[in-house]
Amino acid sequence: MGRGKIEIKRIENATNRQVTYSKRRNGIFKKAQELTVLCDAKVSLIMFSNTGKFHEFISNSTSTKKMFDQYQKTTGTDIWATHYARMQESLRKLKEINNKLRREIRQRIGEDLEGLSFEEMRNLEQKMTAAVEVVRERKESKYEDSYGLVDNGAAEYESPVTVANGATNLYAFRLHNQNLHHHHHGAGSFGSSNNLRLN
Amino acid sequence: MGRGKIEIKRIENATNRQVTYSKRRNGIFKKAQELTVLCDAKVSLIMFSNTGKFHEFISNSTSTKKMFDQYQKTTGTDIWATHYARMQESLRKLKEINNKLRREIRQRIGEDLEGLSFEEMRNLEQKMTAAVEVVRERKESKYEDSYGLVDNGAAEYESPVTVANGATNLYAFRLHNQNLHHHHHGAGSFGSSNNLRLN
DNA sequence: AACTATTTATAAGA
DNA sequence: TTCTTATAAATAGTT
Repeated sequence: MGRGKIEIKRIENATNRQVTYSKRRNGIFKKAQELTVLCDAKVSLIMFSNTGKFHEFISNSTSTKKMFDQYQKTTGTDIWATHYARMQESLRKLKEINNKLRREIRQRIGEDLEGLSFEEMRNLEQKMTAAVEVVRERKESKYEDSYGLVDNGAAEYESPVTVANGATNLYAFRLHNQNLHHHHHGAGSFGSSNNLRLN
Repeated sequence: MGRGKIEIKRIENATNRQVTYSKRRNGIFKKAQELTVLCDAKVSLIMFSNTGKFHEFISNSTSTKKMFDQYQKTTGTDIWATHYARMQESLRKLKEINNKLRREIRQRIGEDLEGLSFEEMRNLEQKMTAAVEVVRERKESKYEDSYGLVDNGAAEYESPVTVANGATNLYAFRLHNQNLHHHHHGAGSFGSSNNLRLN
């Protein structure tokens, strides 16, 4: 549609190409605007010239972000949404575990005991008694190391592992978000018997 | 450009609107393709009809995701980037707190004591002893409640709060990501003296 | 979905 | 760039 018909192929003359780009860009933007109004449609039109210059058209009834959100929802294309959802899920899990850890600690300092039955309390007491014993003996051992006292009573004690076995519930958390930029994988486990994985 | 000139305003007749949408959509797609080839440009064209039907054109030299990335870089619009960064930061903090909580628990079951000095161990032992005492007395109280025994020895005990005061460090975490979709605000504090906020 | 009279877009030139 | 204008292309109304 001009003084002569042209073939649709790359315009080699750079000036010509630039002029045509400018003219046709205006043309297509006008078309987009008309389509928006005539048909009550939403149009997002983004373009970069071969020299990297940026231009866009967006229907005034929407925004580029909205269009992309809608695009993703419609096409199921996984550009950000899944990353986003995975992070949300990771956050949720971490918070949940965080809460459980806090509750465990609160119980071990004598708070938040209301929900426990007598049996559970007895159990908790036993675990705590065993643990305090471990700490006491480690402390004594440390004392000897620090102050040069030597074996004055052959203090035998259970290994921490023995005591810890079945003594408590700990929460290990492993992130499965392999597509996130950070790849922390939790802090590992504390020994298989205590490793209660939450998923 | 047709049998008659039309005004650029919403076409009220739904059938007509749909037909025009279809025709003009093809027209604009063709224009986009021509622009792509003639001018070596990159074009992303996304549209939704008023009935929600989706159509898109994308230059074959690129992809919708690339275009959006480039769009963001060019315009500086970082609608997602901020969310993304906030979530990363939230995740990082939660993991950090999670690790501290775990370490606190491990120490309270008699593990992970290597890094502690004698003084720290003595402190830990005292805290644990006090706590186990609280639990023991709460347990006794529970026993009386459960099995109907009445006050056989006027068991007096410190309130949990008294014992807990200064007994331990707990970690409270408050998310500041007000723009995230979920608005959990941590689990609150455990009383001001124990509430060690991490930021 | 085709047709076609008209309007619109634009290639080339200034 | 912007304007001009001959011509190609798009499309509104019709079938």
